Amino acid sequence: MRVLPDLSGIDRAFDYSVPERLAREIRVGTIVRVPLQGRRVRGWVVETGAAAPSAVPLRDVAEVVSLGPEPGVVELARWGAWRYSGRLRPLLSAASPPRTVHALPPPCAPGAGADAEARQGPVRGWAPALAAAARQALSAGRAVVRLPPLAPRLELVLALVGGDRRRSALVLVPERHDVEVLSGRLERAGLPVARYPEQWAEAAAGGRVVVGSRAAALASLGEAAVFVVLDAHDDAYVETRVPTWSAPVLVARRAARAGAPCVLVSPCPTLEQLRWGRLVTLSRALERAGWPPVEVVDRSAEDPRAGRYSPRLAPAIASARAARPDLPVVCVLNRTGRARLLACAACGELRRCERCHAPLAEREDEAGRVALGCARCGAGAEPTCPRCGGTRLRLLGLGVQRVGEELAALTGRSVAEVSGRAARRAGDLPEAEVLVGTEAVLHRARAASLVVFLDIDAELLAPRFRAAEQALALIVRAARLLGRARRGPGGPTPRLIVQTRLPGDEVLRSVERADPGILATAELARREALDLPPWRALAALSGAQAAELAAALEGSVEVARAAGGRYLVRAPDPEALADALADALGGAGKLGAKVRVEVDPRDA
DNA sequence: CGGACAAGCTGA
DNA sequence: CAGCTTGTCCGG
Repeated sequence: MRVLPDLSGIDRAFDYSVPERLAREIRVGTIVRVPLQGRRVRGWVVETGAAAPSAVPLRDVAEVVSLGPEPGVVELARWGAWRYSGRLRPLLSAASPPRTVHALPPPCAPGAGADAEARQGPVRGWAPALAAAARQALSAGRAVVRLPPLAPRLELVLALVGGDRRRSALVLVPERHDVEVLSGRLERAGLPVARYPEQWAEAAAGGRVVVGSRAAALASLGEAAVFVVLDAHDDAYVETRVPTWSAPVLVARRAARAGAPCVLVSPCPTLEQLRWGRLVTLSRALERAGWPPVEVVDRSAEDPRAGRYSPRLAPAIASARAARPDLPVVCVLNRTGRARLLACAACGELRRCERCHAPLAEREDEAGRVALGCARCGAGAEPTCPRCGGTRLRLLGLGVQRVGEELAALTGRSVAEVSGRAARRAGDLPEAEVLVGTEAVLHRARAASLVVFLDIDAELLAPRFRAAEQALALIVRAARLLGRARRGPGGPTPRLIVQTRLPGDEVLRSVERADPGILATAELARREALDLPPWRALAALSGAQAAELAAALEGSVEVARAAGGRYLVRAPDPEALADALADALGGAGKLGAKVRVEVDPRDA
C-alpha cells in the first residue's frame, strides 16, 4: 500500500504494510498515520495492494485517522496535479474532511422534499424560460447557460438538480457567503442539502445537493447525477497558490468521467468555457430584462485636464440618494494594477497598439532613447497620433489619492473610502451616503442605489490579456448590487454609470445591449490573432530556477521571456502543456521547490 | 515537514 | 577548533 504524507515538503508516496486489524477500513483516499523517519505523520492512502519488492523492510501503518476522499476524487486530484503541474497534496487537502470522520451518516432517503416544484415561487416571466434552458443544458451534457446578472438563479438551479432525488448533485458558488444563501433557499424549497466542507460526511453519504465554493469541486459525493457551477466566470474559482487549479475545469472533468451532465452558468462565460460546451441563451427580451440600464458617459471629448468627474455625476448622485435614501451610492475606482495611459495632448485620443489594442507605453530602447511601444505584445508604434497627427503625449489617470475628498466637495455628501485593507478588519461598511473604493467595494457593499465606475478604462486597458473579460465581470458584480436595490423582482432597477474615454469598447457595448456575445466574438478573434487562450494554453514560470525549467522546455513547447524574470510557456492545448511540463520537471530532477509554475495564469 | 549531516563563519 | 548558522538531502 502507498501513502502520500501530509507534509508540505514531500511530493512522494511511500510503501507500507497493512496490519490485519486495519485492512477492512483502508481504501484509496483513507487518511492514516504512518511512521516516517522516526515520526508519525498523517497521510493519504493513494494505492492499495501489495507493494513492489524493495530493499527496505516495510513498516506497518500505525492507525486509521479518518475517512478520506472517495477513490474517484483521488483520481480527480491526481489529474488536477498533472493538469496544473503541481503537487497532489494541496488537492487532497481540499478534498478531505475538515475534522475526522469515522463513519458516514445514512444516505438521504429518496422522496424527501418531493414538493420542491410546488414550493418554488413564481417569478414573473422567468420560470418557463429557465425550465427550458435547464432542459436544453441537461440534454446537451456539456452546456454553458448564459444567464444575465439579475435573472433569478434559484429557479434554474431547482430545475437542474431537482430531477433526481436518489443521486447527489453538486452546485458550486464563488464565495462562502453564497453557500449560506443558496443552501438556505434550496432547503426551503424542500431539497436535502449538504454544505461543503462543513457537512463533508453528509455530502459523501450521497443523495443530497452539495453546495460549496471552490474546494467543493473535490467533494466526495457518492453517485452524482449532475454538476452545476454558478457564476462560472468568477476568478474566485481559481486557486491562487500553486497548483493554480480552477474549479470549473475540475468539475467538467469529473462530470465527464462520471458520465453526468455538467452545466456552467454565467452572465459572461469565459472564452474557454464557450469553446468547451454548448451555449444556451434566453430570449433577447429576457436577457435584456436581466441587465440593469447603463449610462455610458463618453469623456473622450472632454479636456484631459478636467477632473475625473463628468458634469453628469453630481446630479445623478443626488437623484439616486433621493430615490433610495436607505442605500449608498457606490463609486468604483481601480488603482491597483493600473496602467499608465497615454493620450494625445492635442486631441485627447487614447494611444493604443495597432496590433493588439493594448495601451501604448513609453519605454527605453537599447540606445537608451525613449520610444513608444506596446507593453503587451511588444510591437513598436509611431509617435504621431493616428487621429490628428499630433506628437505630444499626455499622461492620464494618475494621482488618485484624493478622490474621496473631491467627491465630498463636489456633491456635499458624506463619503467613506472602502479599501481592501479595511475589508480585512471585521465589521460592517462605514456609514456614508457615498462609498468610494477599489473593486473591493463591490464585494463588501450589499446593495446600492447607483454604481459609478469612475474610470473603467483602467480596467479595460489593464495589461492583462483577460482584462476585457475581467472588466465585464466587475460590471456584473455592480449589476447585482443594483438588482438587490429593486423593490421586488419586477420593480425598476437603478442604473449604472460608466465613465470612459472608450465608448465604443465591446465590453461597454455588451452591457448597453445586454449581449455579452458582442465581447466574446471580438475577443475570440483578437485572441486567435495573438495565439492566446482559448486557442493556446499558457503557463508562467517564476522563481530562482525558472530559467532552468525554461531551458528544459525549449524544443517541446514555445517559451518566451516575460517581465520580471518570468517566462511564458505556450502550448497548443492544456494537455500538451501539462505533458511538456511534467517531462521537463521530471527530467530536471529536484527543481520543484525553486520554480513556481502557474498554469492558466490570471495576470499574463 | 523536520532530523541528520556537511560546509561555512566566528571568536578565543 | 568548538559552537553556531545555513544549506542540502531524504524519508518505506
